[in-house]
Amino acid sequence: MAESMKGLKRTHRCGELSAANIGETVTVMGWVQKNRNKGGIVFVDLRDRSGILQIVFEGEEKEALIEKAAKLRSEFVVAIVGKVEARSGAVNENLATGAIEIRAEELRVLSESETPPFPIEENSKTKEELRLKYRYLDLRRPDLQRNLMMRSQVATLTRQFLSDEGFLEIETPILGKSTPEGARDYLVPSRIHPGSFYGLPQSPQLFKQLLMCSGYDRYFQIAKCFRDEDLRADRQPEFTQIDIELSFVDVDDVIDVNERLLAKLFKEVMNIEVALPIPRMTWQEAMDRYGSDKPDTRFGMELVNVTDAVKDCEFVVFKGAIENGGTVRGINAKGQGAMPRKKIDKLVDFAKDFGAKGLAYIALQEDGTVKSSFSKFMTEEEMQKLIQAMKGEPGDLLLLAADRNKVVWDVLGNLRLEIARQTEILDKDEYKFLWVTEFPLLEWSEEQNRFTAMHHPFTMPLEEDLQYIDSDPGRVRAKAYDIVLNGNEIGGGSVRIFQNDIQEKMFEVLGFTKEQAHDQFGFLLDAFKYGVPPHAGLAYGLDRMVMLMAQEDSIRDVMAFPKIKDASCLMTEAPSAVDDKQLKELGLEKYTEDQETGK
RNA sequence: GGCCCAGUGGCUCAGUUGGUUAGAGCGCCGCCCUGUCACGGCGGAGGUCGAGAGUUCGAGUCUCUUCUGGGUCGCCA
Repeated sequence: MAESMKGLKRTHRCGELSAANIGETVTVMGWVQKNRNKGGIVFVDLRDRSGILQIVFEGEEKEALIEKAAKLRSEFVVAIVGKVEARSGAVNENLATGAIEIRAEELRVLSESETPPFPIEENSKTKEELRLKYRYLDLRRPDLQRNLMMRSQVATLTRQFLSDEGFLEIETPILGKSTPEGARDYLVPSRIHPGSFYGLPQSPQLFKQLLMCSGYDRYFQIAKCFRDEDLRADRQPEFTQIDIELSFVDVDDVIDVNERLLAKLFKEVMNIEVALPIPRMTWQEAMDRYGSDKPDTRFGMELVNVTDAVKDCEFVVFKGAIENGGTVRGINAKGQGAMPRKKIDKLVDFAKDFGAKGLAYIALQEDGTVKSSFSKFMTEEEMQKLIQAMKGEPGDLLLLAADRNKVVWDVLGNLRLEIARQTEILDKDEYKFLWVTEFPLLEWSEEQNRFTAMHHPFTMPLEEDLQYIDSDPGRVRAKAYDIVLNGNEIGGGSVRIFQNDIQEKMFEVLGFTKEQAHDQFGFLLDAFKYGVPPHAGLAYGLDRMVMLMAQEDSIRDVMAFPKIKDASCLMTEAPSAVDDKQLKELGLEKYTEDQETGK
């Protein structure tokens, strides 16, 4: 039944036609969005990725054509030759092409379609499970098409900008060496070396540093990266980075070029002016003011350290926390003083998810009375002092956490966001950028009972902090920076260590023996013996950045073929078992036997 | 691994304190309609309520188990 398109050539996309084309004979091809058969006249909405265009089938001696058009069903692929006309009926204001229509002279059904399992329409209400199983249909929907077109535009502009700035696009291997530091690697068994594995890159980090050693002083790559960790709305096992590295630079140079890149992207893609320079904040300030290393600066509700105000009170929770070296801090949820007890209890539960043992609150009523979970442990003056410290006014809700700093920050930082979400004060059309700088170099891992690199082991310490690296490693700050947008980390990077002695010292602090360091990173350490330029870089999470630009809540909505929560693909059903022959070639048959017998 | 949410015709949902043949809108199929564009009119098909077990005279509705999908904590140098 399918007809050939022989002799036809598409002249326009549907959405490319306008009143300027009136009178032209055009050939359009696409999918049938809707067929409205009025009897003697048939209207067909034709869709392609540019939009929707109305085709009208009507006229003397066109009975056969009209009859053929009447048989069109949703998602049939058709070619239409016809003349562009101004609409003789009403203009459709809701349609970009609503002032015109094509009067069909020829119709070819290039392919028919079964009724799709869900409607192909914008703002789909269909469950994601079904949409992902039929992703090729889901991707026909205008919103996903817009997202992927935007993503393409971001990639193209990035290439243009960086190329103009003298960056070279260089690819690095996907099959690499597994490195146990950091995220879990995806492993690929080697057929030629049975029992050995490649690791898929978590990022091109080491390769781009080697490229600096090789003199390619400005590099970028739009690179696929892989992490075998659990998924989230904004995390996929394979994702894309815009990876950048520069030689002979320090922090300000990296920030400068990246600010201009961001400004260009947001101007050209969204017509948003990013005021430069983007504000900067040290990690310490971010934690103290927002309880987060990626603060959402679209709103205030900043943390207040009230340790001094409560240090003499008898409330054991506060007292105990302070005695154990912790602090008491709070946030003031303006105007939330009337929040019902049930809702406050929910916030307490929420706080407990982030490690709080509890959450103290003071609800200041409009009538001047005070409801508090702990007033009986405080004198009247102590209470007033605390309320003043937090600038509490009638109608406010004060929430307080007392614990180790790390817990207090985490709890209040997340509580602040939760209250912002609940009170709907976040504006999706507002874009607030922030550089967070001077991250700690190291982070104590309770689990591993050692320091681990906060960013990665190749991050340069601040010169003035190097003196503490042995005596007080936790105090050392790094030349590391993140670019934060509306509370999301969209990129991060650092100045790298380029001196072998500092790099060796870093491995030592991280608990690597010389042998381990050389076994895993020997090629880098060797390279550093042969003249290495000072270098620094940054990598963006492209998916996350486009997600924010497209104002989507999930990274899956800006990826063509995403995976679901358990890292599988509902459409292809990957991952899947492979046959014994393949396993045998890889020297893996024993492994599967053990699996089957549950050993 | 933990916690939370959801699972009823193709899609989106409703389904009262467990009670006779499980409803709606959209979609689909047929007929009619020459200006519709959320087209309209008439008629029709289609589900045993994710699966299993249990409680009960009786379960979509209660209990347990399990499967599927989503969110989140841990994890993500």
